[in-house]
Amino acid sequence: MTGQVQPDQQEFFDPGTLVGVLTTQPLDRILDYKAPEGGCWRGAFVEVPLGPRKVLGVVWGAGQGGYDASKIRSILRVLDVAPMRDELKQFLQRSADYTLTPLTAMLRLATRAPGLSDPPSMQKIYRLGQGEPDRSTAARTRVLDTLRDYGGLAFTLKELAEMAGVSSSVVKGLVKQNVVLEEDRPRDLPFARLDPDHAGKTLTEAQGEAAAKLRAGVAAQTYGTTLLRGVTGSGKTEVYLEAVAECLAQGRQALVLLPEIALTAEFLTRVEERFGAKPAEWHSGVTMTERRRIWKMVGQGGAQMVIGARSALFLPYQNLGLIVVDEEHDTSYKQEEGVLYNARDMAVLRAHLCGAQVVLASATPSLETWVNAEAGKYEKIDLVSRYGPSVMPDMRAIDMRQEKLPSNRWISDKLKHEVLARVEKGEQSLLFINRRGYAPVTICRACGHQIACDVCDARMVEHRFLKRLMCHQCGETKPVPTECPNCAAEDRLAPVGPGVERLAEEATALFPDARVVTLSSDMFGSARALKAQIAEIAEGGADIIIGTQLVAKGHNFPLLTLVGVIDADLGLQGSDLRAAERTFQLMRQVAGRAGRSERKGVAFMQSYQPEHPVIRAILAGDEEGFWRAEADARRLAGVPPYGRMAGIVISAPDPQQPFDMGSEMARRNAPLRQIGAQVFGPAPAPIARIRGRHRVRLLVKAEKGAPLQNALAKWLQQFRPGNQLRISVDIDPQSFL
DNA sequence: AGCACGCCGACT
DNA sequence: GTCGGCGTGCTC
Repeated sequence: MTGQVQPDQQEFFDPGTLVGVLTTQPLDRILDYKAPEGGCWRGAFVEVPLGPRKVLGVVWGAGQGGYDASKIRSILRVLDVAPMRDELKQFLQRSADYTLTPLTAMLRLATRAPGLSDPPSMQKIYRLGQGEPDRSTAARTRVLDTLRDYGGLAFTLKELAEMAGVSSSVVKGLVKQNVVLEEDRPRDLPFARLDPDHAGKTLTEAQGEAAAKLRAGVAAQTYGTTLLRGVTGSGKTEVYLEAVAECLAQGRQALVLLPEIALTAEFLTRVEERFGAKPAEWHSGVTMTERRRIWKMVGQGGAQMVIGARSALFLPYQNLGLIVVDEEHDTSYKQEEGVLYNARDMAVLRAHLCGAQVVLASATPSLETWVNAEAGKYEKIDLVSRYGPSVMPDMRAIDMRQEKLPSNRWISDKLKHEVLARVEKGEQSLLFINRRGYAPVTICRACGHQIACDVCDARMVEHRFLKRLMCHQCGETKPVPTECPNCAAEDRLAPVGPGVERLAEEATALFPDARVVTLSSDMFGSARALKAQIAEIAEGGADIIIGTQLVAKGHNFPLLTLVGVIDADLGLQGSDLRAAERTFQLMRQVAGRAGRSERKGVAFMQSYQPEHPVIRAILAGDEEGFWRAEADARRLAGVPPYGRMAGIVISAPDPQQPFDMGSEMARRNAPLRQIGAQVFGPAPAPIARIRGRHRVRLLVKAEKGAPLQNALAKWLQQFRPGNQLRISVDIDPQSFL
């Protein structure tokens, strides 16, 4: 059907000629095979013999030769699916190079659908035939009437029997007499057509202007990226659905990426309202048969629009014209296991390669995106809310230097009183810690000075076993000083920044009559359990919520009127470099809520340096000011987006082995020094142990223009991990502590 | 990834 | 004497 149909620029290989095939097996090279009987096109999905097995592969190009000719086997067959287009081939190659991932692993990402090598699966369907049955019964009449009512449409046995209110044997009886016809139909059907003109929404003037700009970009059928900025309620979705409409009208495919599966259900209904049918839905919760259907239909143009999670980026689109990344700042776009990639960045790359438009939608863009927009690399559209300018919550700093807290407490008296006042009024408070980790940063409680590492600039954390301070970035240690190196106050140095559990303990002790609930995404086995808990809280099932994030994406907490940020300073000095960004985003989310409910929200930020420009910009609710201050801080530190970083995680079951390997790698760093990059570490990784494996991390920092991947590849080549040891590279790591 | 080959410990 | 542990190596 589609297997051999090729755009003319593709190369054809005659039977028996040598071709290079990329398989999904983790052999990091392209294997030579003989083209099958009937030949094959470049890009064809094929089944090849590998050892005793048959595996999936793609004809990547001409064979390289050089392999024992007598051992070269023949491609078994070309699969009956649309061949891989050059654009996807290049996308896989480029993203493999960028993320330093073996190409085979990228191919596996792009073929995550079962049964691709199976013959198209068929199902029996039943339609109206000729004539009348020998004997007419009430049941038989109902079947025939049903089929006539639907004018020639065909149904499965189950559907038809159910609709007619008969058993399946009645239908079978009619089939025997050819009154009803039984036919085979492929199980993988095209998706219902979406109509771009189905129900054009009436847009506000601002929305209309924004939509017109996006439509023009899509109509040009060239690459371009636009930051679409707009607060909750400004109608971003309506606007970018107009871009989708234009894309569909152009006969091209559209992809909308959403950060959370939980958001897809609501979004699906909006798409259906706008276009009259549902798009393809691709994420981990989708059944295997549906995955295969989507994969095949996307490739042959039977799916016009896909909504889904980041992996939908690797589907074999026939003609992709638009990628929307909704809530582009969301951290879940960064894949943190297996192939480590950032879907937002990869979306831009893929759009480049296929001449598509990208829309990055967010109320609170990531700093990377903001900087790109400021620099003119991205277009920028600011969508003002129809309800006027956004309302920030009332924000106040609590100067922790004045609070004189004992070293085992983190909730200041001021915050305590505010929380108590809410509890008495029956309102809710959220106590927020800006990270998941447990290691507390060591700080002087008199002057706010943070003990920094002597080797690099990062702050030091207390290591309980060693009774020393350790740099979380390079692993350097030193003893805990008794007096503050800055203000000479004695015995005021204390670890600051509790874990969630510790904070919950303190809250329970401080507010014995309140209901305290801890929300941390890694504490729940299933997303459903988490969702149920959130719903219960939203209805008033708790007074105080302890959390590491506002777990309430898209969720409304009408009773929540106070947010206490326990450690607003984190991230201001070489810790998690995106912590300030997340604090700011939290503030904006609280703002969205305050605007909607009648009760105005208040946020308190506990800070040891309330005069810091970033903290001041957050307090002032000054968005542009915040981004400028944050951008300045990053530029000064030479970190993303003004510098490049890579994390190298070395893991093994044995605790010492990764550390030794890390030290050796840090020592033999010539390829990195050549491009002016620095290596920090080894230090315990952000998650120091996973499934019994001890993890150690090196951080590599380079200048923005430096050829980081090249240097990393050269550097890593020197080391053979072997037996239990594994080395993984994370370009642009997102989690630091 | 799989699967075979191969070299050392506790069993009928 | 063998069955079987999983370290090492190969697949065009």
